[in-house]
Amino acid sequence: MAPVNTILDRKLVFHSLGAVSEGLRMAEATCQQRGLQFTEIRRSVLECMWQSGQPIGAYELLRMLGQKFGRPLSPPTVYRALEFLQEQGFVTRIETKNAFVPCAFPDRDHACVFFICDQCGNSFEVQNAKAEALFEEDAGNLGFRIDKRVIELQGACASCLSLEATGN
Amino acid sequence: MAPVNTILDRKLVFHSLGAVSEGLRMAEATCQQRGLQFTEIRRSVLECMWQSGQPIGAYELLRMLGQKFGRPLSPPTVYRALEFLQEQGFVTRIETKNAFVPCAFPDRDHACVFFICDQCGNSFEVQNAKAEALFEEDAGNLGFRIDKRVIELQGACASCLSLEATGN
DNA sequence: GCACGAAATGTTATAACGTTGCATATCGAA
DNA sequence: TTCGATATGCAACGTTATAACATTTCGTGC
Ligand SMILES: [Zn+2]
Ligand SMILES: [Zn+2]
Ligand SMILES: [Zn+2]
Ligand SMILES: [Zn+2]
Repeated sequence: MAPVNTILDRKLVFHSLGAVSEGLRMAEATCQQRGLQFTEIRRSVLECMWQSGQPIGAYELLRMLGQKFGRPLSPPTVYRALEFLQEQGFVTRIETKNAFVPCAFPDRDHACVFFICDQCGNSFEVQNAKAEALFEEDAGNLGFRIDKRVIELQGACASCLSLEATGN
Repeated sequence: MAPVNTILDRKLVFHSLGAVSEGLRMAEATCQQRGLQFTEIRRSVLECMWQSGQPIGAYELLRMLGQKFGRPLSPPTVYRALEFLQEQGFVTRIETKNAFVPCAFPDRDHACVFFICDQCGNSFEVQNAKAEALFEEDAGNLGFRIDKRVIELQGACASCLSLEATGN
């Protein structure tokens, strides 16, 4: 029990290619379960984001989808898909980059905590239940009701740091 | 000692009018100490922000300063002032609002933690050293070096909640 | 005071991001 | 198949932020 909780509380997920089909399947199943349409566009947007492995902007998605569909799409199309995916918890907006990433734990209610590398652009999602509790405590002292939490930690990732140390 | 640390770690500051002149004086003194120019524009931008009491956008600042100076200013003017004020730690950008607020603790190295009310727009800054330590621990596990921390908690503030409960 | 480099600001244009409003098409259930 | 609800197409516009280059102001040494 203890190790399980530890893993869940402090899980670490790389947005890697291996997770693409898994992420899509999960989203599709959830939509079916909720009676919502997992349309071609919505699927494609989510797929691009899983494949990318880093936060990706709306207009870059627009270009990628234009390629994929063989015709130009317009901004509202992408923004509407992103809105849907965010509402369903499949996608989180990265405020510091005006960009979007798939959520690594769409099945759990949590504060997404992102580590974002300024050099390679990769992002890593973590959960930290203890930190959530601390903020909830602050909120209690303020009489504040928290609806949404944005936690984005920027800096340099392990691989960029090691490159920096060795290769210069 | 213990109570003092407690206060500093979990201090709560309302961006109230009372702090305007204090905030400006402190910024001016710090600039002098660092051999930097606290120019009319920089001062005016910071003053508007302290007076506002809530996150304020660059283009709204632009309009306010246009009024104040009796001539239209251009975006780069305001953005350059904001950049300077951020570099000096006097101002923090609120990523979720594309807006800016004065930092409540410009003299301390810390992660600014903001509670932002969606209804009245007011923001409250807090420090939470324990949460900072937890994220640092996560970073250690990832081999990640944190350079910048963005923590923004959105929801409803105490006064808005009480209004909601009573007056409807 | 004057010369000079550094810092700050002025100015114009444009990039990047996001939304509104309305028309059309598609879906899902009666 | 009809009909309301949902999703998409499309054009225009609004907001936020930056690039590039000219000009002014500041601070220092002469
Ligand atoms: Zn998440
Ligand atoms: Zn990296
Ligand atoms: Zn602060
Ligand atoms: Zn409020």
